[in-house]
Amino acid sequence: MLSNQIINWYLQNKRELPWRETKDPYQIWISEIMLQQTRVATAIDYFNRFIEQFPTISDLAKAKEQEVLKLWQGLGYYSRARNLHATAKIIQSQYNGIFPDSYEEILKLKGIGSYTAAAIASFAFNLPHAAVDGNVYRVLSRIYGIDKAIDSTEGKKYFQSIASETMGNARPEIFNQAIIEFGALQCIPRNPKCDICPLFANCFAYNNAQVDQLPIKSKQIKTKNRYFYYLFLSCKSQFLIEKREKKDIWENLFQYPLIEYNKPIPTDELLQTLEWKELFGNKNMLIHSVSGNVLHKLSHQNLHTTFIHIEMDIKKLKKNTDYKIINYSEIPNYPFPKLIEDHLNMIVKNNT
DNA sequence: CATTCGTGGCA
DNA sequence: TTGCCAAGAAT
Repeated sequence: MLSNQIINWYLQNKRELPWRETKDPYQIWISEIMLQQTRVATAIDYFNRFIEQFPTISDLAKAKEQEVLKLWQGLGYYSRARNLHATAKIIQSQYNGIFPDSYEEILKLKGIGSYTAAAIASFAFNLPHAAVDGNVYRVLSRIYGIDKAIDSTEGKKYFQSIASETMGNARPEIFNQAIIEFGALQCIPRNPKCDICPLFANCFAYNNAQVDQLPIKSKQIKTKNRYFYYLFLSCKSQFLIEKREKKDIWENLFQYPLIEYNKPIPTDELLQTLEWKELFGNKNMLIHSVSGNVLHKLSHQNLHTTFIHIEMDIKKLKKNTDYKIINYSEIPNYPFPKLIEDHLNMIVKNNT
C-alpha cells in the first residue's frame, strides 16, 4: 500500500525539526505559517526566536504588532505576521485563549487556508484531513501521472481528493508529515533521487520519462519594474523614517522617505520634482552621496533603487509629516524591509 | 480566475 | 546569469 511505503520511508529518513518535538497547537500553528512558501532551513532560526519571545498565545496576543513584525523581519510575506498577531488576539478574546480543535474552526482563522488548516488539524489533533502543499502536488502528480494544473481550481480539487484517497486509513498525523517530507527530501523539484526511490517501480512519471514535466503549472508570473528613490536624511547619528501604510509591499514596515517613479529619472531632474521641492523648499542641505542602482528583486517586482544620502538639520523637516526621527541605537526597535536593512547596516558600519 | 505578497537557494 | 521555486493565503 502506497501510504505505508511513504510512512516507512519517513520513519527512516525524517529530519529532527523543532516543531516536531511538540504537540502544542500554538507552536505547530507558528511553524506552519512560517513555512508557507518558505524553506525549512530558513524557518528554523525564526521559529526558535519566535517561541522564545512569545511562548504562548497569550504572550503573542499581548505584543505590539511592531514587535511581531521585527521578529519576522527578513522572512518576507509580512501579512503572515500581521495575520498571526491579529489571530492570536482573536483566539485570546473569542476562544478563551484556547486554540480551536476542529478543522472548520481552524480554517476560519486569518492567514489559515485549506493546507494550513489540514496541517494543524492533523499534526496537533490527528484529525483526518489531507494536507496538500507544493510537495504533495509534486509527489502525487508524478506517482499517478496527473497532468491537471496544480494552480487551477479544478486541479486543486482533484489533488485534494487523490490525497485523501491515498491517506486512506493511515494515521493522518504521520501520513501528512511523511508525504510532505518525502517531497521535500526525496521527490524534489529538480533532479529527484529516483535511483534510490522506494516507489520508482510504481511511479508513472518515472516509468514514462515524465519526471521533469510534472507537476504542471498553467500560470506564468510576470514582473513589473518600479523605480525607488530613497532619501536617507541624516544629522549626526539620527535619521528619518516613515511607516508604509498603503496596501502595497511591506505594509506596516518602515522605510526612508520615498519618491517613486514608474520610469528611471536622472538625479538632476529629481531635484526639480514637486515632491522634492515640497520636502526641502529652500532649506539648507548637503547631498552627501548618491548610490548606484540597487536592484532588489521581489517575486513580482523589480525595484530599481537609488539611495540619496542628504545631511541637514532634519528637525526642521518634521512639521506636517508622519516622519519620525530615530537614532542608530533604535534600529532594533523597527521592522525594515531587507532593502532598507542592508543600507542601514552599511551606514552604521561606516560610522562606527 | 488572476494577481499580489519577500526572500534566498540552486543549477 | 536568470529563472524557477519553496510546508500558501487573501483579494
